[in-house]
Amino acid sequence: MQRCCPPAKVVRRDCESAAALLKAVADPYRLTILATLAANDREVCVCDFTDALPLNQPTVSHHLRILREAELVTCERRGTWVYYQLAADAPGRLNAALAGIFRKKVHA
Amino acid sequence: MQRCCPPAKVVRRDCESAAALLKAVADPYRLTILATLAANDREVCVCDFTDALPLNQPTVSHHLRILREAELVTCERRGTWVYYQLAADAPGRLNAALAGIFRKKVHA
DNA sequence: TTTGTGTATTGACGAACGTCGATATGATGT
DNA sequence: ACATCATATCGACGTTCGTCAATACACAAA
Repeated sequence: MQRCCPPAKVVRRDCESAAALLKAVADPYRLTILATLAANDREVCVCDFTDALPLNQPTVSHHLRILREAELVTCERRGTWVYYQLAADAPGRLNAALAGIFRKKVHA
Repeated sequence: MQRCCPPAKVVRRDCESAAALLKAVADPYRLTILATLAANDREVCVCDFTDALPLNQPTVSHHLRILREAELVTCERRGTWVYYQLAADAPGRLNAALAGIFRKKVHA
């Protein structure tokens, strides 16, 4: 029986951080939040999300926390309200994560 | 007490499919597989993955299935071996999913 | 200080996920 | 036919995830 093929070199790149970043956005409601922040192009009050999304307030807060910990959004409290904003480099970091995966090998 | 802000319009776009696509790639080993397919720029035998990844064969097969069902890779059996290839539109579909989220609203 | 309002955190629950051993499938060689 | 090898599927297990009720926290107004 012949060998299957010239053996391919499996990439040994660090995909952990890219996977973590992508996991943070791999949820429909978190994508909705990000899209809202991008579409409005300004900070958005948490109450707008709790009003519009079919989720209870703690769940909205949970999704916002995940985006915050991934540093895809920033937030600022003013009085009773908290305003979320898209991190300036959020689209760039996500694009870079994908680009890092799909870039073809630079042959020596 | 004043209102928090001019109410922001929460995006009502369909984020389900984008989230499903992103979820398919939000795993370090699946990213490694995709990066390997991209770097080699040709089909890769399953055995190369089972050899190189610190996973048992059924687990590798499981990850390949998820990528296959997301139509990010295609596969072809030749004899005993099965060869996986990056779907031509895989990077494009992922970039488009992100772009769909971050595009600013086109104001009427 | 007390009362009320908006947001965050905690704890619990079911569902989905990643992993693996066992087994099935599909193809090759004897 | 039978044995062998590569890959896929199945079933079970522990872990992580999304969700919510209850509660805590932060701030504002009275």
